[in-house]
Amino acid sequence: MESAATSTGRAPTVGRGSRMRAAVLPATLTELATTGYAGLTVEGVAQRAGVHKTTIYRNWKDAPTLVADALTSHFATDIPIPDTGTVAGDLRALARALVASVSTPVGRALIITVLAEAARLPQLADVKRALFDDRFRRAEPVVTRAVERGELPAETDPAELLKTLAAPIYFRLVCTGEPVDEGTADRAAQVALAAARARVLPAA
Amino acid sequence: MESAATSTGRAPTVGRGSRMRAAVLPATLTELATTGYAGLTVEGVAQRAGVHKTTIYRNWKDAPTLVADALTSHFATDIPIPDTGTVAGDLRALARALVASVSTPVGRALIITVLAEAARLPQLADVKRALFDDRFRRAEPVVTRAVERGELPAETDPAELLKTLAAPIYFRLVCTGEPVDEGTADRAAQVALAAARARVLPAA
DNA sequence: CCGCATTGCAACTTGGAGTTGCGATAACCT
DNA sequence: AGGTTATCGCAACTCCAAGTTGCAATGCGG
Repeated sequence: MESAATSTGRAPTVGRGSRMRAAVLPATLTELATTGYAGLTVEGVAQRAGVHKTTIYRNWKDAPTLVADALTSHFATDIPIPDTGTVAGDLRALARALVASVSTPVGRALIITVLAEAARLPQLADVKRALFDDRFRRAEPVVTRAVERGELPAETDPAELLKTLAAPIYFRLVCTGEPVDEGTADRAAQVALAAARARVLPAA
Repeated sequence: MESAATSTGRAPTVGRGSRMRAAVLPATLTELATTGYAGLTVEGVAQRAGVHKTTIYRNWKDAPTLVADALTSHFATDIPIPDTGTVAGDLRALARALVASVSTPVGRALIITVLAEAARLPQLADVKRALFDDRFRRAEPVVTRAVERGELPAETDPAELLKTLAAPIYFRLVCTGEPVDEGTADRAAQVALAAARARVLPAA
């Protein structure tokens, strides 16, 4: 029993199941981006994927698990970590990459789905946590390098600086709903840099 | 024909309907704060309010409209606008008041509900927009006074500064899920102030 | 090319949303 | 106070999507 891996199990890379996944997960993302999570239907995903509803329920515990799996596969390719030689350049590149990832209609819809539904779907809360944890962990060298170069105060808290960088972008995305563009990114970078230099982002 | 006001109509302040509203709206907020929007049931709200399900459907178009109405009534008492004499003091007071409003379990649950469900419920999107528009509009004098006193550069954009102030708080609330306390508020105030003084928050 | 796991399919249960008709009742007006 | 009218309680109903189950068909791996 329990022959197939549901949700958390690693995906098979060969055989019939892999083709099934290769059809269902993109179909799920497309449905998410078009109808939104509210309008998403397992039936609809199945039809778009050219697969039967039952097959989906046999491979994923339920709809939230399916959506979490699809989103995880989408966020697998994360934003690149820059190394331009200066903090200003690195922070600007980071912010611009973040903005770019939420500037396409699909990318924007998917991140908003994660943030919105994480409040009630534990599976998406896990996706969200993994997403931010991973990004902050990977981006940390940008700050430590800057400190080593003497561009930033030694007591600067990397995580705090990165949060200050990301916060305005997500704030516009989630709270005010304003358009997010490169100007937003560049301003966020300048604000974060000014804050760090003013020594208001010290490690605890 | 259309005798009663549904949803957007102003609430009657006397008669049977007012007692009904006075029972249903708080019951809705309680249900929201305990079971969350996902687990919220019109049936459940009706029972908690000691009212019949049909009555709710006769007074509100549907569940989202009911929730929007309840949330609007909750956010009616907004955060106070300080006037301490200095920008530093005003910004700190603003940030602390904002933090306080999301520090109670109920307040936190309700604002998260608004932000999360606004992505798919137009009624809550309206609540969200009204909430932020109103707050930024009311808080603007804090910045204009600071500019008049010469504490901030004349080209400082009030809205931009206030967004910079609020962003880190909402970012923690929505994205990282970290606890939000007075330290968060004070740091947000310092960051916003440093940014304004570094002249990176100019009006367009 | 054969056995077994996986898929397709249809029919089913469950549960909440929202609706309707009717009898009961409380509010308002004279 | 008394009659009119709007509102509420109640029960029964439709609708729709979630998730389940038994069985037949089919494609994959050895």
